[in-house]
Amino acid sequence: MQKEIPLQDVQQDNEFERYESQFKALADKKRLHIMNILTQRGKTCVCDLAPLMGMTQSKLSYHLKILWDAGIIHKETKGTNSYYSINTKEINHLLSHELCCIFKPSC
Amino acid sequence: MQKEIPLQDVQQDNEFERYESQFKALADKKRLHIMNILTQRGKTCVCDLAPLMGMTQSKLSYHLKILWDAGIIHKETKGTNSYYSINTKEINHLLSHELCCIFKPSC
DNA sequence: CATATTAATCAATTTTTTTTGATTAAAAGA
DNA sequence: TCTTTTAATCAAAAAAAATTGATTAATATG
Repeated sequence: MQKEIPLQDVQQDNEFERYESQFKALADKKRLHIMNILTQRGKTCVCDLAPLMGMTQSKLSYHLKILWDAGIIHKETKGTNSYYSINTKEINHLLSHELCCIFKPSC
Repeated sequence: MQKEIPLQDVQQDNEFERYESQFKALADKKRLHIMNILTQRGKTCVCDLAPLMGMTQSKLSYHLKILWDAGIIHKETKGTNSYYSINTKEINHLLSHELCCIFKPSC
């Protein structure tokens, strides 16, 4: 027989899982640096980001995917280029106003 | 000869390192759960936390150390007991108001 | 159509983090 | 003093995340 798990606990578990993936995305110096560059430059092409970060394309794609999967950056593809930018709504929901100048545009 | 690194970059690097360790501390479902319990119960003894978390003492100590090293919880020892609580100041500095009900006391 | 450009993905390796069970240290109580 | 309680630490093993270089897929360009 299946053990009863209260609905509230399941919901909280899902909530924690989402925050876990978002904090995990931010829990890396390189990714914080990417966020900082996107904040300052706005929508930026991978091809421009790679030399700015001093990273190989493969490594950069890996880290961008983690940020994107967590929903804290946007992605837009035009031709063969991909452009990434901060998801301000999600960042506002997550981070304090004090962190705005590092991770949010327009402040 | 030593390569010149602009002071501003070094400062930003240190800042990123601090945020990295704080986000890393929050980037785990079990630790988010600990934070949530501390938020609801206030100052709590390890001996009470272990059964609430369903965790062995050793494992719990490991996770508490990560939160404490990141400066987001306080620690107080009385006799053989250790009590932990949320560092509200740091959490306020880090997280949005929306996250208050999960990770900040008194809301 | 053939070639070049851009970025995502893959598999193998390396590095980091987490878990586990045992040991240690400090304080409290008999 | 001897024993018990509590929590931190340690070393070994397991699990997860990051790095690397190569391959693939899609689009653009000559």
